Amino acid sequence: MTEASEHGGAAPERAATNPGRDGTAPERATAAPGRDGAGVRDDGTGGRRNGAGDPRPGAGGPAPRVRLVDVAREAGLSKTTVSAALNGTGRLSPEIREKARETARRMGYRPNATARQLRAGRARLIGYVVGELADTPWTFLESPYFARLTGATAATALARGYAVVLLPAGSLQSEWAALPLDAVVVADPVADDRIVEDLLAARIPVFSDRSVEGRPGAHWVDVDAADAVGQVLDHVHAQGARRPVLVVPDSTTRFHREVDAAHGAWCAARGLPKLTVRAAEPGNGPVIRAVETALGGRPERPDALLVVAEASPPLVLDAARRHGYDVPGDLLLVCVSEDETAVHTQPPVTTLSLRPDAVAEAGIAHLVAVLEQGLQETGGSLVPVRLDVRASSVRPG
Amino acid sequence: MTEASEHGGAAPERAATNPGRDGTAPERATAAPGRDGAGVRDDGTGGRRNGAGDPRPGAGGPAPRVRLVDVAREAGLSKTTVSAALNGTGRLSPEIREKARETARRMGYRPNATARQLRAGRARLIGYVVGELADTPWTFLESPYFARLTGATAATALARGYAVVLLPAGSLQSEWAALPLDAVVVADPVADDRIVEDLLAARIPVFSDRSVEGRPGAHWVDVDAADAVGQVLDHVHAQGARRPVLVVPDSTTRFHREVDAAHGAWCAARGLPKLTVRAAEPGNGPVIRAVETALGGRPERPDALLVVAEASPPLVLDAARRHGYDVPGDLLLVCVSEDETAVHTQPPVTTLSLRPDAVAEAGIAHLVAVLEQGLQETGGSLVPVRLDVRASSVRPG
DNA sequence: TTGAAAGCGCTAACAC
DNA sequence: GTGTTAGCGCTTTCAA
Repeated sequence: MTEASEHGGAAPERAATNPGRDGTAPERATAAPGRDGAGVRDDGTGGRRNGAGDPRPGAGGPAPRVRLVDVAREAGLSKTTVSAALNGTGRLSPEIREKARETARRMGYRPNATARQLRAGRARLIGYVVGELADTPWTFLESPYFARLTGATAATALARGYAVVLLPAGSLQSEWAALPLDAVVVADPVADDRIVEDLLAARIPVFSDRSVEGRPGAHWVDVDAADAVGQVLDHVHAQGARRPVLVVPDSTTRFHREVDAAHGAWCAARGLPKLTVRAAEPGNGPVIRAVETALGGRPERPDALLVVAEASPPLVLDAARRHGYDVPGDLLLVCVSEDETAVHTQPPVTTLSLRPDAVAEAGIAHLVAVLEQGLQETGGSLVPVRLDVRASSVRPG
Repeated sequence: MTEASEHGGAAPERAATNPGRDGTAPERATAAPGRDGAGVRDDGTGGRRNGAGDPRPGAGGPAPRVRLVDVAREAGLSKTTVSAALNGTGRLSPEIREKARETARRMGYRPNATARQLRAGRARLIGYVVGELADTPWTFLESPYFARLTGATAATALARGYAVVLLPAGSLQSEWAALPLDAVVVADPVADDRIVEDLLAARIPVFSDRSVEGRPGAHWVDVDAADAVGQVLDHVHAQGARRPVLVVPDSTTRFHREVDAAHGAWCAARGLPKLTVRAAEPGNGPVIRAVETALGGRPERPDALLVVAEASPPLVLDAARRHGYDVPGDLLLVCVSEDETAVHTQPPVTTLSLRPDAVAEAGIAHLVAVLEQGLQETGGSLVPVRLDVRASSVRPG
């Protein structure tokens, strides 16, 4: 009965110091009804149903968790000593340290993460939101790009000691206010999404793409869209294409606006026609329809098709065939995609990877620097893309 | 100076009660150096760099967060009153309540989630692990089934007030021990994965598929594999198929073992040959190769192909065509898949959905019941599948 | 109706 | 080298 509930109830006027030596302390710590003294005590919410010394087999509910103080009592040591022993801090004799560890192991002690977090002032928790398609939340995971970005973000963060929680697109304060988030990653925010504003207003650091540039507290990593367009167009141009057509979703995403601008600049610089077909929205259906528009019914047929939208490479290839094209004989094909099926088609499809893994790594590295080194400037970085050339874009012969 | 640091330092022997009326309390609460009294105090880790009444503009680091006590002081009320006002608890006069709320709003107060969690004894945090493919963690998100399952789990949980954190497959205790997890969802655990044992040993409730059945603390929801096989085989049988061949990954997953058993039973009952081809592992490459094995070089060609493995429907369709089949003329095709591309092929591919959304909903509902109503029995439930019949499996004419 | 204080479980500063 | 205790920010009981 050295430690428990010495502060609890009984004599409010009693001196609060040196409780262990206070001979008048009521002797109820280990007696029934458990640690719950007769005096000042919470209801069950915050309190413990059952004292460690009072298993009370009949009483429902799971056995209470072993706390640091339980280990200390069992080992005949103080909380401090046990804490130091388990955390490897402080200067303790090896025997004491081993004894504390052994007792903890034997009792199945696991530190309370929440208490540690409160103590540390941080929860090492990062929110992760995809802002796109707020009306159909969660579908983003079905896009290979976002699937990889999500996985890479979680993996990289965890390697740095941060856990990632998934948040729904277009979520209100109420959704995440109850979470102790150290920061939030907002992938591909749409222009009118409130979430970035809400987070910044709540003083939560935001990591996103370049569209948040300039706002205090917002940091960014982005894909180099101009580099992407340049690499793709240069590649098919080198293969002899003179009428490349781009299929781009008609979205407000920053990336696609930059793609459009870079495309225009590239065509102007070479005196080639700027051929673009816009898909009404992302998704296989609209993009495939746009592909068919791009390939069919033109006086002059295109000689290269560049799909800058998530679409299934085999579906694009089939569409081209239905329109009478031989790939790569009549038509060079490049898809901006992370979709692994591109490798398995015949011919395999050339893809441009937006490097979600690299984006995630750069983003988390930046985030950790901000959170841990107190890095202030809201700078950002541009991640290069990678072109994986396969048979679909290499002119035969 | 009513509240702050009354316990701190000064006179250890002094009575701890009625501090507000203790005229001898040191007058330093609002004076420099902030709330940091001269007495007992932590270092910066747990402490606050800057007192609320001491902005100290030059001092680096972000402004300290507004705490409940800051609002209380500003409004001239007690912590209790402000807390009750903001939470809508207690019996307060409307004016006081409004005043507290107004002050909190004006000061930008946001409650500290970690402190609330500590108080509440739960963090409302659920871990989410996919056990499959421990050697290549995170790739699961690229499978449409797991992508949907993950999204649906996060969405359903959040609707119930729980957040979901992503955990890597095959993770050690060290990865999640620092997180205050109320429970963990383990999707598709492999037989030899340690994680379920570790979690149960740590007394964290586990929600998984039926393979955890019977272990105390483990709860399950599963797909009805027999129903799945029955629906698919009955369907193609009704369309006239007499030599259906199944492509199944050679995995240790419970689902696939059950599929195999149900397939055998179905064939035996009808006196039809049990034709199975095993893919060496999951993934488009191996599965497509297995499909080609199934379709090519047999004396008698199959008249239906049932792909019970995540594979891209357009790729499967292309493989059938390369082997000279007309779908659905010579070959009925059904894929077990959540892949949306099945709708966009020509002909569209019949799919069997394993209903990840329904699995997630059932799982989270069960989980919430266990966590909140203290439901004890480690029961489970079986989720039915859904066959979406499209042209690829309907015999023409 | 309002407020004081206990205490959730942990860490670390400080006293011994 | 070990122990005592304050306190992270919050909720809630109990007293006034």
